[in-house]
Amino acid sequence: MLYLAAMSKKDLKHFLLKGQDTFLKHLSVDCVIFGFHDDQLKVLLVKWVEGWSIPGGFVRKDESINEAAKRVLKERTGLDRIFLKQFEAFGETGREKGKKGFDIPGTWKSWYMERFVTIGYWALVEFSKVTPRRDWLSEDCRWWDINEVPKLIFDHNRIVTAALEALRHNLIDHPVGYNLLPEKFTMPELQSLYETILGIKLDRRNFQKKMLAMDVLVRTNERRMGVSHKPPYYYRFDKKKYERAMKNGLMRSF
Amino acid sequence: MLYLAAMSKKDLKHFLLKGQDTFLKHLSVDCVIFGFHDDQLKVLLVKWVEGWSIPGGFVRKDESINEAAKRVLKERTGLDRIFLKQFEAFGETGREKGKKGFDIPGTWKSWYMERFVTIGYWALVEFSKVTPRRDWLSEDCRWWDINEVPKLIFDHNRIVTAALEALRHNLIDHPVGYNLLPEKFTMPELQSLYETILGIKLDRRNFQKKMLAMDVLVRTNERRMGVSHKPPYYYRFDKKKYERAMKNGLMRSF
DNA sequence: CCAAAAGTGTTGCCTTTACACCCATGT
DNA sequence: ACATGGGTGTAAAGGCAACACTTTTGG
Repeated sequence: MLYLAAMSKKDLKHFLLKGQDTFLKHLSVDCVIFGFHDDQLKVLLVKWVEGWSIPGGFVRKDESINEAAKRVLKERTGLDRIFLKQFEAFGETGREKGKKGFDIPGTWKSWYMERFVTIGYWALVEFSKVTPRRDWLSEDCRWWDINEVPKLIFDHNRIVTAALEALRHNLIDHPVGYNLLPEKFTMPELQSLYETILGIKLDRRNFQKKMLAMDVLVRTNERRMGVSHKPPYYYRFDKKKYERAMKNGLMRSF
Repeated sequence: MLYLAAMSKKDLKHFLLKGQDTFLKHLSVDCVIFGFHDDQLKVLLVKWVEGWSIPGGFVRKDESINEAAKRVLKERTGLDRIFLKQFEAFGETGREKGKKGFDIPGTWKSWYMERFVTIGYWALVEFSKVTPRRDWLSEDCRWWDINEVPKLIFDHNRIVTAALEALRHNLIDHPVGYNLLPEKFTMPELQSLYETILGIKLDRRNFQKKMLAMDVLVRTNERRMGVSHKPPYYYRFDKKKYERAMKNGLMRSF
């Protein structure tokens, strides 16, 4: 919700009073950023004085909403070219319950204090490549296990839930993993990712068959050694085939 | 895009100059309203001086975006309680190419002339229950065959395409028809609806089995008479079961 | 040699598809 | 009677789930 990254304190007042010259009023973007680590699905959250929230920002007058979302992601994760998908706009009237202003004279009727409709995005990022970035205004920025997300400000808990829902639905007919896993990964790792997102256990052997049938994976000759059992092969995604599958989906019955 | 229904000419200037006191700036809702008639999928379009568009409107400061969309639908179709679903927000910077102001002094820098992000909805309505309503500003309002939609203003052609896509996708795991067909309908009619939306032919017998397996239909004792062949039964939706199926979806593999 | 877990294959069920046969109506 | 299109059934095919067996490592 807040576009306040990399802003100096003296700029804040200007932002509150003049922000509507730069940004579209009443409109924000919020990103539910998913990562995968230690067999756990994670979301990146930011802490403000008011509490934890999902990272978000405002839409500049000269950028599209998608560009705004990309910018927010870049600011928070340092990552470019990540997988990003719009999933829902949230526009209830009372959605920002508890919103607080800043203790700066003349700013209590700032554009920032007005009602906002936010456009929700979910993003998939490679956990290890991200260094969560707080800024001077936010107190903290870190990963949270999806099952341990705290009470968030406004309607952000609902947004996270809806994003997870959207991600799961996407998973049904689109391959997932390109953006969540390192370049090389083993089949058990990929399976763990799927199980974590879907929240169910899958059969090891059938999973492998289904994945290979999707025709988006390439098996390398390398294997993960150092484990006291038969070493698994490393796989990587075939970018071309992966993207084709992402586009077309894997349409089912009818 | 335009919330100008039922507005008198002298109100127009006030709307252009003071509309931002009532509505959220930069934000609109647009509805792709689908109907079904003569074995054809139809969309409701509105004609302005600038050309044809999908019906839309602005968001009042005291209403949610969903309420705004419902209001627009009510204004255009007279219908309440219709099936309405948000599917995508459109926020490219140049999306309103060709937007024209009104020939009223002092209104050329109206809030209305600024950039808008629009939230797209699709709706299903029962064709026969709708009386398309034009107002004094719009020149016309009528149904168009989905395959014969003319060049629309702004990016509305893209919005229609995306809406159809969303409707088709929805069709895959949700029953459709409750809002598109009259209360009683025959199986061939329902099939025709599905074929029209999906744009493919389906096997008559397998379609019937699949539909009945969904467990949302009830067969009545009545049959459509007056045709020179075996008369088909009338069916109706079981509201409770239908809504359960809509909610849960008919989740598939994994 | 054993435990652990990965790779590969097979079986059977269940869903989907393709198609045949009969039925009821208007002309 | 016949043309037309609806209602019902059934057999083949294909996809998916359940499960067995083999393989390869570290200890």
